[in-house]
Parts: sequence; C-alpha cells; structure tokens
Amino acid sequence: MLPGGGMPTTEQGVQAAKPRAGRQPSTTHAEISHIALTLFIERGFDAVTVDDIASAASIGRRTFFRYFASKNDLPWGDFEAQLDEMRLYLDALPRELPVIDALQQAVIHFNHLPPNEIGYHRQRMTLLLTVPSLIAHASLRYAAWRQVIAEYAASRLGLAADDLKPQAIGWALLGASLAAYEEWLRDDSSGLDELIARSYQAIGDAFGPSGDR
Amino acid sequence: MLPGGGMPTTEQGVQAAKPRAGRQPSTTHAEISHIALTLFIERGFDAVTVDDIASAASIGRRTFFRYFASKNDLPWGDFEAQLDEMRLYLDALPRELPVIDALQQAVIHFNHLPPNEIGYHRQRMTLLLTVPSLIAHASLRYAAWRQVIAEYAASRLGLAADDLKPQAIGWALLGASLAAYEEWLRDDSSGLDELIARSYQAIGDAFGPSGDR
DNA sequence: CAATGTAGTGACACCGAGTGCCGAATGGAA
DNA sequence: TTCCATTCGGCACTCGGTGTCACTACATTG
Repeated sequence: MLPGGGMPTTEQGVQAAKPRAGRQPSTTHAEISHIALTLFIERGFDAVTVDDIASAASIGRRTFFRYFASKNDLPWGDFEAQLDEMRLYLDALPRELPVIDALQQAVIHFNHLPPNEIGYHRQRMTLLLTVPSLIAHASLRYAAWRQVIAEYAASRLGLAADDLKPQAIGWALLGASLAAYEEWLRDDSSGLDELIARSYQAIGDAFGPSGDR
Repeated sequence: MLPGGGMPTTEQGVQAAKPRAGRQPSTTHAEISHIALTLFIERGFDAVTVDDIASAASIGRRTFFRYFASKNDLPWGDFEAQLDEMRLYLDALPRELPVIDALQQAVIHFNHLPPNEIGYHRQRMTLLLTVPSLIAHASLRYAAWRQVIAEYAASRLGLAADDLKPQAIGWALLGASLAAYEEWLRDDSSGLDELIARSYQAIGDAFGPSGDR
C-alpha cells in the first residue's frame, strides 16, 4: 500500500462473469495504468501527455478521462478499496493491543507485498515521491488515509476523529511511513516492513519522555 | 507562519530607496496577493480566474505570471525568507534545550502573529486548508519546511538530514502544527500558540513509552 | 429475427493555467 | 538626446480537464 495494487494483470480478477447490459468496456483501468506507467518510466511524467497515453492504449482521449479523473491518478490503484480494507482490518484487531501498535501492525500489513510485485511497486512509488505534480496530488489521498488512522485512534481513545490527538497521530504515522518509503527507495537492502517499524520507533524515541532531550 | 506574512502593506518595507536601473515595477507582490485573496474570499478560489485577478489589479495576464509562478502561490508570502529566518532562529537556540523543545519553540515563535494580522491570516489559512488545489500545492511548501526541521534535528542528533529519525520528526511536527491550525480555524477560543503546544504534547503522549498503550 | 434499451466510445468545441517570444514603454545614466 | 536596463503586456501555443452528442456494441424481449 500506499497506492493500491494493480500489476499488469489482465484484469477480471476472480470471476470471469459478464452479467448483462450494453456495450463491453474496451479496456481496463489496469491496462491503461500499466501502459501509462511504462511511458512515464521511459520518458518522464511531464514528457508524456494524456494524448500519448490514449493513443498508446488505442482509446480516445475522452475515454481516458472516463477511466481516470486525472493524469495524476494513474499511479494509484483502487485506493478507496484499500482504505476500506484497512478499516476492516483495524476493527478486527484485538482491543488489548495498544493503539499505536495496532496501527503500526495495520500499516505494515497493507504495505506488505508479494515479492513479484515489489519491482512494480518501487516504480510507482518512485514516481509518486519524485514527480512534483504527483507529490502534490498525493496529499489529497494521504488525507483520506490519515482519516482512517485518526478514526481508529479516536474510537480507541474515546475521542472525536477531528480532535488534536487522533489527527496528530494520523500525521505522524503518515510521515513515518513516507520516511520509510523514501529510505527504502534509496536503499532496498532493508525490507519495507522493517523500515516502517524502525521509523515508528524513531518517533517514539524522539517524543518519548526519555527520548533525545 | 506557515504562509509568510504579507498584509495589505503598501510595500516598500523599511527602506524607501529606489537605487537604479530601468523601468519601475507597476505593482507589488503584496498588492496583487491582497487583491486576489479578496476575490477568493468573495467568490471562491475556483471561480476566480487569473484573468480576473490581472484585470482587478490592472496588469496584464502575462505580468501576473512574472510576479507569481502560479495561482496557487498567491496565499503564500515570501515563504523561503521565512524558512531562512527559522533556520537562523533555530541555530541561535541554546544547545542545552532538548531538540523537540527547541523545535516546538521555533514553530510557535514563527506562528505567533501581531493581533491586527490575525484576521487576515485566518482567511489565508482557511483557503490553504480548504481548497483542494491549494492543499495539494501546499505539500510542496511543506516539504521545504520539513527539511528545515529535519536538518536541525539531524545536526543536533548527529545524524544525516535524510535519516529516518529526522525525517520522521519533520513529518510529525508538520502534522502537529497543521492539526493545531485546523482546530484553530474551527474554534478560535484557544490561541494558536497554545494549540500547537497541546498538539505536540499529544504526540508525545501517544508515542511515549507510557502513553495510550 | 427484428425491435428496443443500455452502457461504453470518441469526436468536437470549449475553458483555464502556464510558457515562449518579442516589440513597446519607462526611467536612469552617459 | 542617445543609450541601456528593466518591466510590461499582447499573441500564439501547449496541455489538462469538461460538457455535449451522436454512434457503436451488446443483451434482452417479443
């Protein structure tokens, strides 16, 4: 996670059922996304226009915008679905687990990828954390992510989700996760899981009563 | 602070000296910014075009883009200058002060405004934390802000600025500050100083060894 | 096998942000 | 006055994004 899965899967997931109705879609989100990402890696995000992507995918420019609301959305899979899953995952965790530990566990769980998808994921994350336009756009997605964290923290602490503490926790965990990602992109000798854990530890150390004071 | 000062000052700061050279500028950043912000408040950010701003300011559209790189930059004063000042301020703090406390003190200092500017500042911050396009753009500014924090933390801790801990600290403090701002915009019965302090405290509580665990 | 309804497609025109280019305007200095 | 430096602002262009509308492909129903 941060951006949801998506690989060059030929799409159609588990069920190959085509229930009913009108014309069949001529392509899929995953296909467009994959073609676009390839172009971005080759030529750079800004050097690839939406027209380039549309013609590479053999669809009309107008059709492109029916699949993706913006060029910036391309590296993100179905992020909302990911967030829904994370909510469920969190709610299923035992209440005995300390709040921060529960959150850390959830974040690590959703950023744990099967080995064969790691290369693809690295490319996406490199774009997302490198291209200014994508960095900016990402903050809107991060807000939704933080909200999930804040809501869980609030429910556990008996506070409102927009209270200072849950919001601050959301920000801190987002930041720790992104710091871990950046470290991971610079040097993948450590696994993402481990880096996230270390990053969370770093915050605890820094802010803890006996931390670096 | 977050966005640098700027009020409707008639500009020209301390020195009214016009040394030498060619044609005189026909306007100032502050004037354009003030006119634009007024329009934004009246009609909403998205309903105001750059053409609207330019003609309201009696300048050419092309000239507008010489003063501001983008429409999104309007609510930000001279942010780079603010960051420079913050660097100096931090470096002047006694090394005996615990790192986190030093940082908190600096952040509070740079977000402390004279009472007569508070209303204006609220309007700017409302835009920045409300309008999606501005939220997104802001993340690029925040990155520079975090970097200042991270560099100070790194120098105090004997680490590199891009190490996990300084980066995580930068994120956590940014988040705490923004959470405080949002609370402040919702309800200004508490001062910004106090809210920031409480927000920082909240992180310490949450992550501290004896926190909400 | 038509007729009908439904959903996806893509062309066209249009808007707004941002940029490159270049000649015109302005004011100080030689 | 002439020259130079600097700002101004119009024009044309690129690109992302949107509204509209006719068309296409497919399933269902009679």
